[in-house]
Amino acid sequence: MKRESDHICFCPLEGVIDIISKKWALLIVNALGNRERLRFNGLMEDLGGISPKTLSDTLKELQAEGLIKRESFAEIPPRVEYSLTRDGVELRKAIMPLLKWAATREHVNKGCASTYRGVPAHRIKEKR
Amino acid sequence: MKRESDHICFCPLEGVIDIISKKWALLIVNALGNRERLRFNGLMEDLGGISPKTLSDTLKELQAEGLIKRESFAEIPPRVEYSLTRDGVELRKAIMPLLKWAATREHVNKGCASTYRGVPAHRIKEKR
DNA sequence: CAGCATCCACATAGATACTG
DNA sequence: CAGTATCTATGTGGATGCTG
Repeated sequence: MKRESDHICFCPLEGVIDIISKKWALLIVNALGNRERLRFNGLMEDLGGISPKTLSDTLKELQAEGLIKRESFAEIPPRVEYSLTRDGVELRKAIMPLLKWAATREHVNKGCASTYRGVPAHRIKEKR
Repeated sequence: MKRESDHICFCPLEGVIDIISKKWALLIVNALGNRERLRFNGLMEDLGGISPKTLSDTLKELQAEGLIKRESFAEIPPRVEYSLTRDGVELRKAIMPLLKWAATREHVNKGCASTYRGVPAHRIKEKR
């Protein structure tokens, strides 16, 4: 008994998967969503444990997708700032329900220490 | 200026990514959401081009995650039916906003022929 | 029919070292 | 500071053939 509301075209899913399947992509989008703008090393710290190569690669893809904006300042030392585009902000909103769903599942609280309470959409990183 | 509503713990993101990053996982969840229950080969057709190995692997993972249910009937020829669990249905709902977001992006209509209009949450597969 | 076994190809991501 | 260059490890998925 399906209704119109269920009739969503999943064609775009292919493209979406290309983006979200990248392990760090959503984390980056989120980090930028929290901080408004971040520099390369700022992202490195925020994400905890990402390699510069992976970060660089992912940033380029997100740029190509039009989800983040890169602003480079001709200074010494060089400064580059990343921020979400309007589309990026929309994506971040779109994944919230997914997050909430994930948060209702059992294996959630484990590992998410109270230390991190109040840290907006953080991510713990014990794995180092 | 962040408000409480933005303070979502992204810890679970790690787990979520493990699920959704699997290229076929969301497609399977969706297919089962559309059809209620499907058999192995039914899924093969619906998904268009997935290999039995990959389907088998993914189904097992989704089972392990408690997102789909597997029912085997001792008949000849053997019959096995897959369907979404409650959690699976919730996941499907949770990704809808993501889908809608994807659907608003430019490169959407391209490839999504009118032939498929009315096919609930389908996916085209030219690539064969 | 519903898979499993095997082998293979490719994409992603980490470590490390180095550069404009 | 903000990356790039390599090299490697792992995972994810496809092809093919076989089985209960």
